[in-house]
Amino acid sequence: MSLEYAILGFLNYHPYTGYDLKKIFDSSIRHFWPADQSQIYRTLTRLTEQGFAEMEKVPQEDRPDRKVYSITDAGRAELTKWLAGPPPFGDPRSAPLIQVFFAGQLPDEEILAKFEGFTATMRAILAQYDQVPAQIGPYQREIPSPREHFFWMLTLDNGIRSMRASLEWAENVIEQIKSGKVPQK
Amino acid sequence: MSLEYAILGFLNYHPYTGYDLKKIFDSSIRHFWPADQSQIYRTLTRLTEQGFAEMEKVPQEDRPDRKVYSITDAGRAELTKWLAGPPPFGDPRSAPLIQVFFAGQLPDEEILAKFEGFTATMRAILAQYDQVPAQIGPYQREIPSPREHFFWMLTLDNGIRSMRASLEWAENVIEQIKSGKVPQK
DNA sequence: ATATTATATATGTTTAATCCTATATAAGGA
DNA sequence: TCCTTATATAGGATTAAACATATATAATAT
Repeated sequence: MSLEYAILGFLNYHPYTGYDLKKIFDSSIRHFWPADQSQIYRTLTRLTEQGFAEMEKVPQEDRPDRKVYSITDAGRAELTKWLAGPPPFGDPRSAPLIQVFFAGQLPDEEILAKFEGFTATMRAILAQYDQVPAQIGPYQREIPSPREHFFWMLTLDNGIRSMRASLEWAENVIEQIKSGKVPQK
Repeated sequence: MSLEYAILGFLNYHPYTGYDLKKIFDSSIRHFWPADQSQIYRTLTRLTEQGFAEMEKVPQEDRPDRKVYSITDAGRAELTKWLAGPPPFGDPRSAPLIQVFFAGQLPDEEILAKFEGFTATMRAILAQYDQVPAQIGPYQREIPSPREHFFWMLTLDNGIRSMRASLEWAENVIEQIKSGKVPQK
């Protein structure tokens, strides 16, 4: 399970609580691996049971005790094995492509509107991506080293390039529609 | 749920059995929406309960009776509403990008090997995509009209462009690694 | 004065997807 | 002869993810 490795990856920087991790996820890898709060807590429990993480209770007044998780040697070994291992390419499910596949069942004007909806959504996502570097600055509190920052930016670059490619595709489709290249039934 | 709409989309061409649909999925939309046999059968049952499909038993000797499903008017309305509706963009989970995000935790030689693994896998997928049109020919038995074929090819084009963009990204990363642009800790 | 946000964890439920096995027979290949 | 493939459907079990709610208090904003 990928979430396990993502959590181990962060714990390998520094010990964190589930609450910390949720915030870190939301400000970093959410774009390609969002995680639910409950899922993070349950995964931390599982990692501890498997011996890949250890938990230390830090008592607090007023609030629930913090449960700070650290990576173990076994956890580090497991993480390194996975990181160096084969690329975990899986099926990249895309619901929008289902709409495209069956779009011929719509009249031509609606098809055009559909693809214009695609481009609008994609441009909005690209605009968001463009703001990410400004939001996090050259360094971020939790991920401070230039080396880590470099790889973070690589994931962003991948997102931007993929989205641009899809946007160009959709724009090309729009041109084809407008120039009457869509076959009739 | 997207699978429901994919099945309705095919039933809107022609009535099919679950067995037919499994074969059709595997030869067409599997690249962006794979479906398990058991899932297809269960979804057909659900669509029938919801009134979006009807089932007709066709008795056979020697083999289990064929259960042929047809789309209903309500199903057609539901499908059209979804097709014309908002683009169902969701979170595009990518496990390989988790490896990239934490790749700084590996030594530089292993990082290079990792990205070379990425490009090899991507090139293999692209080689597969390139063969799809030859496999299915200009027309295919189940999806025979040029209009449907056109949109099928659009989904393929999207897959090829996205994969090429990611491949170019990975090649660019390899160059950066080789020219010593990866910051040290 | 009231409502929201931040801190912190826990658990119940549901959905979607995957994996696996079962049933039954015919035809074709090793 | 035996094994695999094709035809056809069914359902149990498990996992991953999403959704929802609960507990408890302090600080801040409206």
